[in-house]
Order: sequence, then C-alpha cells, then structure tokens
Amino acid sequence: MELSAKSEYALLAMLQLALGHGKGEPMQIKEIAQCQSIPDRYLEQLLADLRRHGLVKSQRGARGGYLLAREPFAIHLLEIVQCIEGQDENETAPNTLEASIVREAWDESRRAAEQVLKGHTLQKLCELHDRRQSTVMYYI
Amino acid sequence: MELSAKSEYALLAMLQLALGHGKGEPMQIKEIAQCQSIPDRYLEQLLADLRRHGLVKSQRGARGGYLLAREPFAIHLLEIVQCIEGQDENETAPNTLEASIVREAWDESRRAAEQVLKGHTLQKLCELHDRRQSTVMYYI
DNA sequence: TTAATCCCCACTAACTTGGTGGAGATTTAG
DNA sequence: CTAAATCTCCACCAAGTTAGTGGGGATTAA
Repeated sequence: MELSAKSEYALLAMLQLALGHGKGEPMQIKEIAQCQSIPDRYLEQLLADLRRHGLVKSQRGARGGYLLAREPFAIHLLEIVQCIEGQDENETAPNTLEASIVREAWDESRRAAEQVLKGHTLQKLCELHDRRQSTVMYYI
Repeated sequence: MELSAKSEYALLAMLQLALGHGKGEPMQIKEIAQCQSIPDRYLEQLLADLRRHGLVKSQRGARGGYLLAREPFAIHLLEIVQCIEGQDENETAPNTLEASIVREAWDESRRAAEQVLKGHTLQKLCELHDRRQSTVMYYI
C-alpha cells in the first residue's frame, strides 16, 4: 500500500513534463532529475519505460529530451503507476471457497484505489500546483 | 497493489478461525494450514504476529491452538493486513511542492482502499461463506 | 566536427518474500 | 509421572525486487 520510490519518481517526472507542456520544447533528464532530486541515471530507465508504453516521446541528440505523448488532461495517474509498476496478470486461481471470498474483498479494495488514481489527470495536478504556487507567492 | 501470499495467508487463517468460532475449541496451526494449503511452518510465524498484535489468542500444550481474541463482527480486514504487512510510518517528508501534490493523490487512493477493507468484518465474510456453501449444496 | 543528449545492456548491494530447521516450554491425557 | 501434542523462539536460506551505478554507442543540433 506504500508508494515506491520508483512510482513516485515516475509521477514526479510526468508532472514536471506536464508543467512544462505547452512550450513545445523537450525537457532533459538532467533537468527533471535536478528539480525533483531524483538520481538521473535511474530516472533515465523510468523514462525509457514510460516511452515504451507510449506515455512520453523522446527526441534524441543535442537539445533533445522528453515530451508528453498526449495532452495533460488525457493522462491519468493510474496508467503511469501501472506502466512503471508492471501489471503482472498471472495470478493463480483461488483453490478454496474461503480464498475466493478473500480475493473478492481484496479486489474490491484495489478497484477503489484504482478509481481514485484514474480520477486524477496530470492537468488536475497542474492546476492544483498553480493554485498552491500563487498562494505561496501571496504570502511573500 | 497486489495481495501478497503473506497477507492472503493471514486473512485465510483469520477467516478459518472465524468460521470455527463459537465452538469454543481452539484450532491448531496444522488444521488451518491443511484446510487452506498453507505451509504450516510459515503460518506459525504469521499467527505469532497476529497474537502479538492482539488479534488472536493462543493456548499451548496438547489440544491447544488458536482462538479469535474478539468477536468476528469486531475484526475487520484492514487491521489484519496492517498488522501482518507492518505499517511502516517512517516516510520522509516531501521536499518539493510537486512531491507533496503527488503524495496527496496517492494518500487519497490508499485511504479509499483502506476504507473498503475496514468495511469488511470477519462476520460479513462468514455470512457470505455460508450463503455460498448452501448454494453449492443445493446443486448437489 | 563536436558537444549534448538519448539508448541499451550489464552489474551490484541491501532488502523482502516465502519459506525450512531445530531446540525448548507448556499443557493435557493416561 | 510420563509421553505426546502443541505453541514459541531463534536462526538460516534461496530467489526476487529495489534502487541504484557504470560504460559505451547512436543520434542530432550548432
């Protein structure tokens, strides 16, 4: 039930890309890594995963970097986590009546969690981010 | 987000104890393990954990075994999972605005899952079990 | 042509998972 | 009192996961 560093890094990187989205320029691994205090060599692998799953696209060479593959309102948190965490589908069937009952309860709980993540898009997070930031500015 | 064997074993053992609850007799590790196809030496450790957290009580010696420490309606699935999975509280504080936003979204999702587990008591599972079993009987 | 950048593959240390093994303490039955 | 059944505790282990690090190669802009 805990958020792994891996997933948190991926979510942060995607949020960072979403915040920079609209400028059209790609964002580099190093830049993202520095902003969010993520080891860059590790983030590299996560971004490669995200690219293979079609959530971001990359541009190689000088002034290259990463861009969101879709608009921020069309990317929700569940797909980010699922793509990075690997959705292992090969679970063995329950072999007792009790096991199937326990599994059902667990599945219901998991679905509830997934629905919440599905409800959060990168755009929503960006809007929340902007509101927070302007509030902070107000106090300064 | 996946149910570990460890947690599933604990949930199954607790459900088994709940099904046998009322007879007043303790149930042995071996018996539970056989019914649910759990390695008995491993289950032993899980039951010890559950006992230390006050969810079950044990009786040593011949004809000893385990009993629920509370009535089945007063034990919900969340506490079983939390006690077995170990609720590690020492998470580092988010150091960026983005990190706190991501954490909040994740926490909301986790709370949704926990609420579902909290809503399921052992008694509810037992009732569901009895309904299923009588339905099966009907077909035979 | 060169510097910046992504791409890919391999390696690792520490930790977790899912167990197994063995000796000891306690209780009931006979 | 003794023996068998049962829980208790501590240690050990193999395989997998996590969170990285390292080194070189391919591609592109200036």
